[in-house]
Amino acid sequence: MYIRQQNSITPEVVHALSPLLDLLPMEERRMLERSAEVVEYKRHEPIYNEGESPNHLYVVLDGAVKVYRQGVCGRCQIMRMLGAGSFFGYRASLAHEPYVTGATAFGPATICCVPMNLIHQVMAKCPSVMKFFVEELAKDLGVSDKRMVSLTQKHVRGRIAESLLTMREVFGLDTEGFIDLDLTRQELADYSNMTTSNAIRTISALVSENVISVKDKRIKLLEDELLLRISLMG
Amino acid sequence: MYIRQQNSITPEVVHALSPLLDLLPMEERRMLERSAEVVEYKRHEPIYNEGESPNHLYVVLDGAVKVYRQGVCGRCQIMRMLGAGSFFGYRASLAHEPYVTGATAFGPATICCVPMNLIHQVMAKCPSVMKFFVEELAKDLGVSDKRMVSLTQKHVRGRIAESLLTMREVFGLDTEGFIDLDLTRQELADYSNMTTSNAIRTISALVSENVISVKDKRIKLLEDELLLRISLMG
DNA sequence: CATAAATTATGTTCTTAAACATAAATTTCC
DNA sequence: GGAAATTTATGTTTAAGAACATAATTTATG
Repeated sequence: MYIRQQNSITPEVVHALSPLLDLLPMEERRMLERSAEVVEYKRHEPIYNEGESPNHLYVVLDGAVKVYRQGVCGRCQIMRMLGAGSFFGYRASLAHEPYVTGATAFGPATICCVPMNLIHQVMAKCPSVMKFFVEELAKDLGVSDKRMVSLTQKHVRGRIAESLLTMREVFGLDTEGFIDLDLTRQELADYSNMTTSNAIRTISALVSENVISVKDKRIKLLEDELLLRISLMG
Repeated sequence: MYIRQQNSITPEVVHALSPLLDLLPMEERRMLERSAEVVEYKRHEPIYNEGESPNHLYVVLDGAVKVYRQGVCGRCQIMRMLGAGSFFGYRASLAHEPYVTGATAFGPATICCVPMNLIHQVMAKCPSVMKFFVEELAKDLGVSDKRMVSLTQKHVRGRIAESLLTMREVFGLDTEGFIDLDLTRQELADYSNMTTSNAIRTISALVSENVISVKDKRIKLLEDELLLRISLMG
């Protein structure tokens, strides 16, 4: 973790924060811009940990982030994957409770941090900011409800298919048409609630069936509708 | 479903709505009280359905409510159980999307309904009301994150134990010390992500081990710490 | 009240996915 | 550069829980 010392507020930062900044009157806007920090995280570096007390709102500027929870016997469940532009880490603070999840950089990532006490402050002043968080939380809860049923009811194949479609949605494609994210089979397993072997096997099978293709740590989706069908069937 | 025609706003209604009403200036308070309706639902009667567009905020006045989602092949997953005083049905409206869940009365239930457009209106006027929903949503999302891992990682026994402890938390005890809720094994199964047979078998086992006892459709928890240990172990 | 439907109970079989094992290939890092 | 660790790959065994079957009991309903 390396905190950029100066010139934190580049145009990119302003752009990433714009969903919030655009809602603020000039004074608050300046305040928020001044206290925003940009931090570089290395691959697998934790951003915050389960049980800690939440002090920051985070925004992904570049790279990818996973939010996960340690379950039975330390088994990791990746709850969400976040790409550039995503806000995270604020829920626990808004609920006035410690983090129930941890967050880690997938690969090298650039993250913008804003102190939560400042967020609480501007929320109190600007109803539109509060509304922003109401909508974020309400949407996330809907996604969570759907995901709960997917993870508990779908079979391994269906869960992998759903994960792949979600990942493409979140991270988009690179220049060669692969999902723009490097992840290991283990991480795919942790996201899809299965063992690493099952993730490996299922990916291998889908490759040999020409439903997807793999190159290095990247995956390309070849048969969209088929994947969707696999995902829906369970 | 029977809408109480007059004298809707009894002291009980005011009390149930007080977490909201107490945040309002007199004018808005009167407005909300005037448009609140009290509805009686019969056992298993739907309150709202998956896919519908959300128009009301609901508050449980008396009885119990289940919020569920149809999954693969129509299999039902009960997402939440709600007792007296709980607010529900507002999330989808706040996210500007159709319901992803449905809600049904467990037994005969008295529910207070408030039009969501009115809620949006008072939210715009009273930041404290918005804050109320921010906190509700943020807490629910934390609960949801924890539950996700429980449902996916714990074994049948652990899931039943957790369900029982949660149900006691939510519904409390009747005069004889039983959890104050009548539910079928099927509903317990739908809540705990398992087949009905497995719920029946597990409950039978726990009864014969004197960890719980059963009378009619009610359950009493006899060995708290043991249940907690079973729940945590998975 | 009587019949139908739902619920509880329990036994048996079968399938999915976990657990375990081993090895090759790749990556990390001193 | 080379040892250690991680990741990918694949085969085998095992166990948890679903699926199926049957029946007794309770509850709902015309």
